Amino acid sequence: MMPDSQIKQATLRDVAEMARVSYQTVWRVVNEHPNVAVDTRERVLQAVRTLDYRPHRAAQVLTTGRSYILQLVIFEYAYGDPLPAILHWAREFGYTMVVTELKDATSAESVRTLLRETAQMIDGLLMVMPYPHLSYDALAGLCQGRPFVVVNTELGAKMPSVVFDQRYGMRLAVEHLVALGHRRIAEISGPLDNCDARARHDTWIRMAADMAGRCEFDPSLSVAGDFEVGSGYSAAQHLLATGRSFSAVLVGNDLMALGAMRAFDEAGLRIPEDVSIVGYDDAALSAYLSPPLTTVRQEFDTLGRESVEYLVSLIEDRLTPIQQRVLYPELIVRQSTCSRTGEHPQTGELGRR
Amino acid sequence: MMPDSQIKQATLRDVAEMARVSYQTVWRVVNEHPNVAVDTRERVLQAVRTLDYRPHRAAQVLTTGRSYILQLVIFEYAYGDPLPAILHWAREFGYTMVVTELKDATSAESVRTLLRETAQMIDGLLMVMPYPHLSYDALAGLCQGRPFVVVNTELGAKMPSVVFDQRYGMRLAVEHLVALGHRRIAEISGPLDNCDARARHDTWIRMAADMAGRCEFDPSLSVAGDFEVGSGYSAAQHLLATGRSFSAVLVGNDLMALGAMRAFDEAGLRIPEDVSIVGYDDAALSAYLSPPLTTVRQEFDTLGRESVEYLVSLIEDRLTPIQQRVLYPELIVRQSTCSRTGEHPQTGELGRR
DNA sequence: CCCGTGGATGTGAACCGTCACAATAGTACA
DNA sequence: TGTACTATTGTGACGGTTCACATCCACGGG
Repeated sequence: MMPDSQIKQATLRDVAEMARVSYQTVWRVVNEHPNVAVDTRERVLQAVRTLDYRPHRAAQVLTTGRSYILQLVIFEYAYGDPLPAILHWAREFGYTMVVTELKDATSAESVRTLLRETAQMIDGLLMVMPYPHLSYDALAGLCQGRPFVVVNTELGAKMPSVVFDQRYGMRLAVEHLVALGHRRIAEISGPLDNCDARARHDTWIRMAADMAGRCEFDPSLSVAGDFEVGSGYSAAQHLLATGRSFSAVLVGNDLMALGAMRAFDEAGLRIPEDVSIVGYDDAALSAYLSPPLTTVRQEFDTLGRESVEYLVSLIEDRLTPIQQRVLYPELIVRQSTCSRTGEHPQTGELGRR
Repeated sequence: MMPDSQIKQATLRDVAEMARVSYQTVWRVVNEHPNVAVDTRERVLQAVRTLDYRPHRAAQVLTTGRSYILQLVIFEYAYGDPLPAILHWAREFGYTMVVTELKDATSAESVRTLLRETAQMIDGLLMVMPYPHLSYDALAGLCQGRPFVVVNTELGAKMPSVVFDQRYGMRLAVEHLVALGHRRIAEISGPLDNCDARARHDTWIRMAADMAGRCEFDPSLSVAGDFEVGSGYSAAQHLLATGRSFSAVLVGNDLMALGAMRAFDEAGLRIPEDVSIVGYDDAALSAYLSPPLTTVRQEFDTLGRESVEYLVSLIEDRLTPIQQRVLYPELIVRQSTCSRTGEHPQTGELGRR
């Protein structure tokens, strides 16, 4: 059994009674308004302490319309990455965070359902929705005019958003491989309806076209995974099964890179001598893989801070313009990439079933 | 600029006016009470739809005292693991979740601060606090009599809680290694003020004592990490630096196991031939390490479901008894462990700096 | 002595649902 | 025709905070 089931919270009026003043005076003291006599203030504060008075948030929300609660909407993939940073910065800015997961981010209906539940309670929304199926107006409608910031959407999208420049990140990765002499480069991308994955994929194709001769894009050496370890593993196996040769792989994130490394390892290929691998994200574990993974770092802490900061400024100051804040990733070179020596046994000979 | 800044939400009274009935009738329709004439009901529902009426949650909280919001308090370590499951099940049970991180879980003061902010808004708390410094009464006091469930605390703790039996899990791991013939077993534990880490560590010591002769506990081969990859790496290096021989390592979680594997790899030791490794958790990536990691699986989805289910039953039905629900982990044997052949080069010869 | 000024404090209404109770209409049955 | 009862609908107060406004008092200047 629970003990003394509900402890009755003291109210403004309770404190007023105890301090022998009106509730308004108590309110003034609590909200630090001027024009309260020092001895009255003391008496009130005393009462506040003994009764352990705290303003009732729900009542405050009801009258002021402000809850200091934000809602984070995340799509299942995007999990671990930006969440800790967002949580941390929300707290730092004085907000608490409701976290909701969205199963089907592509349908406006599921978003609507999600918002129904909490809508009147929250001051603004942060949406990690890498599936840009909803226009600004659609989102604004769903959010009932509440401020929102989209995290990780298309570069150039006309909405309040904070994004990494995926084209830039991919360029770093490709240039790195090309500089090492790699020509036949395979790709294990994320799901192509994910805008990040798409942007990187498209960038890779465009770069290959632009650098014709120095490297090439082979459609049969481009597989899409789902950002999970297992899909990296099977994608790598699939690449090997094609029998086509490649000396390096661009992988959509570090988790899939880990899976791919395992597959190559099982196939007897050495990394980086036989296959160079570039990951994406720079997860905590990437520095400790064997070999440590060359990857494109996305600074999720910055992403979290920028997103929250932007959202809060939209909430508190209506003058903030709609804009897209762009962050730039960084290439972290470790030991999973090396120059293509050409004399090593390459995939294509070994990889044949 | 944000567009038409705030969209005015329709209230019960607005709907009533439109449907030409009293707000009470609207309320009855919305809350599906009987005794409303069919045509009235239709008229009201029509008005509800055209005005897109939704009850104001804050007002509901104010009058009913129920918010259908739960608060999750997590200590930084315990991150990724139980969170997705808890989120999912909370939603499943009709609750939304406020997620708050706690920097210093050992001080009652920091908990109090955290709760102040949201206290009157939430129906109950879920605390992932593997630092059992607070008694049931202390916690109940902090929670102001609101129901709470502790996730991952000490086995046998007298509070509403859901835990894995860490002793059982560790026993599985140790028995596995002993059955494979390992005698000198090293340990990379989690931080020993963490009750999970502590329970496993203590179990290991007790088992070694009980099985005297068949395996042994060597204090200098027991290092505490912090559950992060990097600490597994340096702990493994430390083990090697002792110059003492060991043929297997019990690691506090899979992430540290990954770090340790890297360290052994760098030192030229093969896994499992030279060192067998047992992890803990069965993280998503563990099956894809090279070699795939033998580990003790904790079913976090079950943990999440049980925790939320328990909390909800405490909230909705005051008769639920205070109890501890115990879940049992499971040994997953993969390829990072093998029988000790004795003829292989063991650590101690190779490991010397 | 009166008025203006400003500090100190109090009153009433509003926010939006909820709930206990009141009121009205309508039917059934004696 | 009246009573009992039900189905349907309405009224009033309340929850705890906020805010605009009202009141009271004292003090200084004229």
